Amino acid sequence: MEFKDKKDLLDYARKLEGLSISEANINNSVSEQDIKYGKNYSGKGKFGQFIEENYFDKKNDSLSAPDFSEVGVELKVSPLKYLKNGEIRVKERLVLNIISYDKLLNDKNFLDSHFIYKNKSILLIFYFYDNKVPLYKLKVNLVDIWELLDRDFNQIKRDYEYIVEKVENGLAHEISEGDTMYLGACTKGSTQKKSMIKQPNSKQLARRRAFCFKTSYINTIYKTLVLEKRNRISLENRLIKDSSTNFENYINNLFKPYLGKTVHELCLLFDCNIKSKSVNANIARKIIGFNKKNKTFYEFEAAGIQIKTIRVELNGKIKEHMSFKNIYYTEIINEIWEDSAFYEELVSKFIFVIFKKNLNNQGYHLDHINIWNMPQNDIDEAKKVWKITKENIRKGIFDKFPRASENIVSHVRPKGQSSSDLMETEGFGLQKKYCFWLNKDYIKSQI
DNA sequence: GCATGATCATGC
DNA sequence: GCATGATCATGC
Repeated sequence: MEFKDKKDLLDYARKLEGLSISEANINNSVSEQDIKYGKNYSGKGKFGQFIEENYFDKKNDSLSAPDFSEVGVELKVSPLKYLKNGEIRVKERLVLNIISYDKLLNDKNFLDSHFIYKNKSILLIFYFYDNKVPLYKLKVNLVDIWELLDRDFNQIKRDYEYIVEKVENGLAHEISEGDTMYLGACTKGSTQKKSMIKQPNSKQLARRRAFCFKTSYINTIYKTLVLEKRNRISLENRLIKDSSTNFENYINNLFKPYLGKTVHELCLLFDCNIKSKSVNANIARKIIGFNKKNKTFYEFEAAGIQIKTIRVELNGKIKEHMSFKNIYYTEIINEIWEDSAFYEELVSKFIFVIFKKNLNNQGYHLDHINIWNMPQNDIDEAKKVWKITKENIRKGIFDKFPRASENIVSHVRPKGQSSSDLMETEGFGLQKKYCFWLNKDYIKSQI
């Protein structure tokens, strides 16, 4: 398998997040049979080898080039464990390339070093360690690319130069992992005489060592990447950074191939039920690539991006108002506006997916998309509706919410599975479910 | 023909 | 089982 660029590699690798290899490989060339009964992997690096061969379809090698040499990325897997208190920690140091004491002395310039050539971009696959479970069932938790030169550059450089200096002074046998801060030189192999190797500038034999990220450092990396995942989110930033396109272009490009197609055609393409009330929404989600495995759903949710579909009639009017989440009666009464569920939804970025009535007046087609967020003035206007609604719920008035004719932006209307679909209240028993809506005339004025 | 109330398919 | 994203249905 060859990758176009780092993003291409990361996109593919990220499909592993939350899954095991056997779960992730379902649509791949590797069958579960192959995985289960194939070659036996052994030794410390077995999960890394296993993933490299069975997910990335690469032969294991010990070449000096990075594993994904076409994009200059090295693959590393890192086991995680649970602490008693339920927190997650990286289980052990991350071992990088082996140190050749002789070559190191010709490799003193950190930036030009073999170490940087090999490790400047590392595809990190964090998984939950469990020695009682076969490799194909181990769950991957987090996947990301760590750019060594963008992070902690100065400290890593100091650590590297410290190790070089020790070797230069003929003191390789005195090196200890504790000498350095982030980058360590950890031992490889036993202390037995036969596994000791020669060093330049000294007659003393020294233990074989490899560069590693010390356990504390790889733990910090893990924590950093978990936080970034939570903020990944900055889907927008990531897209700009990764593919030098902006969010709007990115989304537009996703939809471009389908513009002009009828709902009927799209249903066939995406295997959607045309009778479903949310058929247009279902199509839109599939165009964007949402499915059970694809984590873009996470990114959209975390970034607060909402996808809403709109049907436009031949006369340009919009068919229906736009609904939001159910109102939770026991919660809204204690909310303040800026922290309220409705406010949070309104300050989202919206992708409006606009379907237009076909010219023959039969059915709709996907016309265009529009990325929108609500102007502050209109958010202030919606606040009035929210405030009245909240007061009514507090007082127990459940049959007189703001109507579409009473506010230019928003109103409140029922939303349940039926009129006997009820929700609990604070002191007024069970009541019919309602939600906030944006008025269709208001939407029309915005697109 | 629109405002409002009622309800549906889907996915987790 | 139920929230969600939405459309359907009807009465004025």
